[in-house]
Amino acid sequence: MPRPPAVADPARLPADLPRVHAGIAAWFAVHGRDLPWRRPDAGPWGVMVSEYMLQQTPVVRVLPVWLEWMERWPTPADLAAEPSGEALRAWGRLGYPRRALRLHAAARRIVEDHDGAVPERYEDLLALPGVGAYTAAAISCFAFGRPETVVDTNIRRVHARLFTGNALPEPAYTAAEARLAEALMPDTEHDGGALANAWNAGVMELGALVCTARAPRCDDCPVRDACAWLRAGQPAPHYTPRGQPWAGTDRQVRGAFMAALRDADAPVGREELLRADVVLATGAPADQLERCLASLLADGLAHEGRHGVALPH
DNA sequence: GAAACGTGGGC
DNA sequence: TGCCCAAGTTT
Repeated sequence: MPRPPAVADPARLPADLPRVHAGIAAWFAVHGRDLPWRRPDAGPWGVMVSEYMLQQTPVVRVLPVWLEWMERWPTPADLAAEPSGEALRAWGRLGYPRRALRLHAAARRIVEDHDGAVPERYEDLLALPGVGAYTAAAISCFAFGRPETVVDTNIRRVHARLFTGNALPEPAYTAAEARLAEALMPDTEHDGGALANAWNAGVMELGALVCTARAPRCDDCPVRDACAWLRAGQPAPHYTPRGQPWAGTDRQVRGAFMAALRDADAPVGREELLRADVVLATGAPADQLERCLASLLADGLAHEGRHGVALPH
C-alpha cells in the first residue's frame, strides 16, 4: 500500500505563501483579541481549561466561567482535590457536561502521573481524557510554544477558502486537509516556536472574526488578494443535511436533569426529580425520562444514593 | 465512520 | 421561525 505524500502537492500552495504568513501575522498582532487565556500569566493550566471549555462553545459564554474556574482552582491539584460534582456544578450551562467530568479526571491524572504539571508533549496530552488531536496540539502550541499543527473548525474553513476555493470544508476531516495544514506551517526550527504559535493562532482568529461561516467580512481580510474562494467569485456552500432536531431528544431531557441537579444543594428523591419543573417542561414521556436518568447515572454525570440523586462525588 | 453529546444566539 | 453555528471527543 503506497504511503501518502508527506506534504501537500506544492503546486497547490500559493507562490506567495510567505506573504500570506506575514499578512496574517501582522493582522493578528493588531486585531487579535486580548483573551485572558492568551496572556502569559494564564499559564498552561489556564490554556488547558480554556481549550476544554471552548470545545463547541463560543468565547463569550466561556469567558465568565473560565474566570471563576481560575480563581477557584488555579492549579490542576486544586481541581483534583474536589469531588467531580463540584466541577459539574461550576461548569454551569456551558453544555456537554462530560467535558467537565473529563477535565476533572485529567487534573487528577496530571497530579498522579505528571507531578501536577500540565505535560508539554503532544503524545502525553493526547493520553488525557477529553483531549483529542485538536486540543493536544493547541495546548502544546499555545501553552508551550511547540510547533504543532493546530487544526480546528475555523482553520479548516480558512484553508478551504484561501487555498482550495470552497466556501466551507466538507463535514469529515480528510487526509488531504491534514497534509495541507502541515505544508502550510512556517519553518520554525530555530525561533523557539513563535512563528508556529502566531500562525496557528492567527489563522484561527481570522476564521473567528473575519472569515466567518456566514457573512464573511472579506473587505477586512488581510489576505483577500490571495484567496482562491474570492478569485472564484465566492461560490455558495452546499449544505449537507444536519443532525437530529432538538425538541424531544434525549439530549434535551438529559440537559434538563443536569440543570435540576446543579440547582439542588442536597440529593433529590427520584420521584421528586422526575417531577422537577425543568424536567416536566420537556414534555418527555415517562419511559424516556427513565432511560435518560439511567444514562446519566451510567455516564457518571449523576449519582444515586440512599437519599436520592445528586451530582457525583 | 456515523452518531451521540448541551446550550444559546444570530440572521 | 427555524436552521445554522460555536477552539471537538468518544464510542
